Amino acid sequence: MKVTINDVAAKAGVSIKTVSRVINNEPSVRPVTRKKVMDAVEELHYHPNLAARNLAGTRSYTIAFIYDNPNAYYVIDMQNGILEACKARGYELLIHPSNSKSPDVHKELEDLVEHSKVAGLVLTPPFSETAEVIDTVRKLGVDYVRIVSAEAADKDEDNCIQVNDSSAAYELTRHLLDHGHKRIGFLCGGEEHVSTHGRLDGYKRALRAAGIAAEEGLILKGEYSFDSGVQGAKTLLQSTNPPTAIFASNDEMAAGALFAARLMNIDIPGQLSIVGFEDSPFSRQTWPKLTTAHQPNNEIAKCAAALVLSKARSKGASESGSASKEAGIQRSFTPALVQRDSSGPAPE
Amino acid sequence: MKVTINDVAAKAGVSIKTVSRVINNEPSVRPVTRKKVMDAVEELHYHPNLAARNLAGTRSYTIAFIYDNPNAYYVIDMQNGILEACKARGYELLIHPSNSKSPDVHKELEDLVEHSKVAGLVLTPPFSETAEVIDTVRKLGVDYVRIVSAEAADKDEDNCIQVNDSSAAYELTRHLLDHGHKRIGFLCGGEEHVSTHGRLDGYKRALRAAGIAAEEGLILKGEYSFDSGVQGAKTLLQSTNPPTAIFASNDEMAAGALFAARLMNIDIPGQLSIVGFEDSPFSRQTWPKLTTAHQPNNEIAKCAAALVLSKARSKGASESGSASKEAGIQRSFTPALVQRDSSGPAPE
DNA sequence: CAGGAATATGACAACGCTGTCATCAAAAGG
DNA sequence: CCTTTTGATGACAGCGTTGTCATATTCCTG
Repeated sequence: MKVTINDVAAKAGVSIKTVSRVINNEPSVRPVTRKKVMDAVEELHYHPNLAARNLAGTRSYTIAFIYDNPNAYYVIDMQNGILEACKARGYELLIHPSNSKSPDVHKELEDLVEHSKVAGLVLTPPFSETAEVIDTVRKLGVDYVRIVSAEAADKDEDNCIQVNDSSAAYELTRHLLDHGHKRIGFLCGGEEHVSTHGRLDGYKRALRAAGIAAEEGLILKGEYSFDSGVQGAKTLLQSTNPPTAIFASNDEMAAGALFAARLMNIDIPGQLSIVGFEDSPFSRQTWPKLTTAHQPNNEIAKCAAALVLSKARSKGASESGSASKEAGIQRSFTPALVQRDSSGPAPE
Repeated sequence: MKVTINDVAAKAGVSIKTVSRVINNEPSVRPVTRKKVMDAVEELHYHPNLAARNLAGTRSYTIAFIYDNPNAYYVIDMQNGILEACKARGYELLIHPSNSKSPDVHKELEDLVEHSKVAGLVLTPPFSETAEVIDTVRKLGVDYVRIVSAEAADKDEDNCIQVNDSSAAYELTRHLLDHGHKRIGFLCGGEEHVSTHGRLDGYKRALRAAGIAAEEGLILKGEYSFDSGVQGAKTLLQSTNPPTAIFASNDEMAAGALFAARLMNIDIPGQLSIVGFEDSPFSRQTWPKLTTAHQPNNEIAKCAAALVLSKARSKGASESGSASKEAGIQRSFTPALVQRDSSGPAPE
């Protein structure tokens, strides 16, 4: 019923060791032999048994996905991307939700690596941006990839998949400027997120490039939540000289801003333009639908996973040179403008 | 470094087989011996190696979570609940997102069971409510638990965790009736979901119990989406004799309804009450916040997982009697009313 | 208190794979 | 053409558990 390496070996007329060599891409196998084995594998629909591999080998066929994020859409997208990458390479995924503020994180990570014997870690914010966490991971000597805002990659590019918040925010701001907006309000996300700073930076740069001075009164602190968006927009719109456009740091805040504007009977986008960030399903659940920047979380995660896996595999195998610069894996992403209905020309 | 069963055996002064017996709760171990072993396990912080167990034993220590649901919050909640249950019992979780409409589901399930050797399946809607899928699963002879609307459990209660949509909807409707509403609109979710029918049923029963005839014109077909909520509410509110309250079949629709009402300058809850269903984060991202029914997805999932695990374990072990009626696992849940700000007394 | 039935425990062979090391064949060198 | 080197292949021993079956111990019963 269940086909094992023995069956393949028998069918191919070689020893099980040779089959093992072939499926692990080890050198020293003649092309003819390799072909014979591959054919047998194909015919029998052979899949190596993960448990046996984990047990026998020194390397592991499991990676872990660590997250602590209230945004379920984000997590699911990431997870699916990682899952795809794992499936494609015959790896297993260990899902590990955790609390980044808990003092146990370090012990948890240690357990994960020592006891569960994982080959690599995919870290998302806030873990990926927490120096202590990264330190712990490094000390453990396990492969890892951090998904981070480009600003946070400092000196660790080899282990990072970067999201260029600043550039995307620049583009989004340009979009508003191009539509004639001169006074653009900016609602910041939480201070603790690196992305918050990147997005603000992009906004400021775009303004500067357009020869417009950033006005402190138009930049409001906040956090990545609906309520924060509502409050921020209210403050902005009730000021003596309100902006004609609002850049909310994520879609959820933008939805809040939209809501606040509606309450004040302000027409969107007629009297006020609003843009969000991320292109979460959220941005399609508002009315009008949000103009935003599309962050391809699924793709990002897929690359992150592919990267850890390539690290793990190169280490396990022939230690052949600089596999760290694995080709074909995109390392940097810039969310692109998605123009929908919440933004338009400045009034008058 | 890594502590194995041998270390425990040595420390306890018994054979590894005896240690195995203890950790697997097998009979025929003297209490004294059992204690000795337990102590050693404790002291050494021994955890059995999953890979070895999977390889050696006939039973498996992995269960799978199958889902196909656009609602990320739902999935994450479920997943976390299952994960907790697994961790508590030393099981592993295989995450399997899938497309319920794809013709490959059956093959996928087969693969999962045959090749990945999973011990059990946790099925959520729509899988849990699709006769063909359940058939396939049954034929495969693998343990499973379906999370379903109570109406869909027919004759399979042993393998179901039921969510009592009808009762919850009844309560929600009662809430509106108690506030003096006599004309209550109802926005249905998608026909294909069993929950849609349960919720409608609860609504109708409550009306009947209050001696109010259900008016066909107040019941609108739709689907579980924001847009559908917007459309439904518009239709209802623009009719010649609009209702004073709207029961939306889930929070997303309720958010849409809220939005539509706002557009029409209708005060919530002053002129119109709106209730949702599920208590997703969504219901707190609207303004005013939604009155809804709290569906404890995390808890539900935890119970579902606990149930499959108890099935799998009883089967593997001494086959001792009716473990199917495992005690202590809640089998039925009725979402409870959560009163927030979108509902109030009927106008006048 | 012998004799047999339970009960408790251990020795040892799997499980399916990888790692190590030995062997064998082909290519290279003199 | 023989020796050396290198490449290709296989035999075999684990990895940490569980399952099977044999053995040792305890408990009854007459």
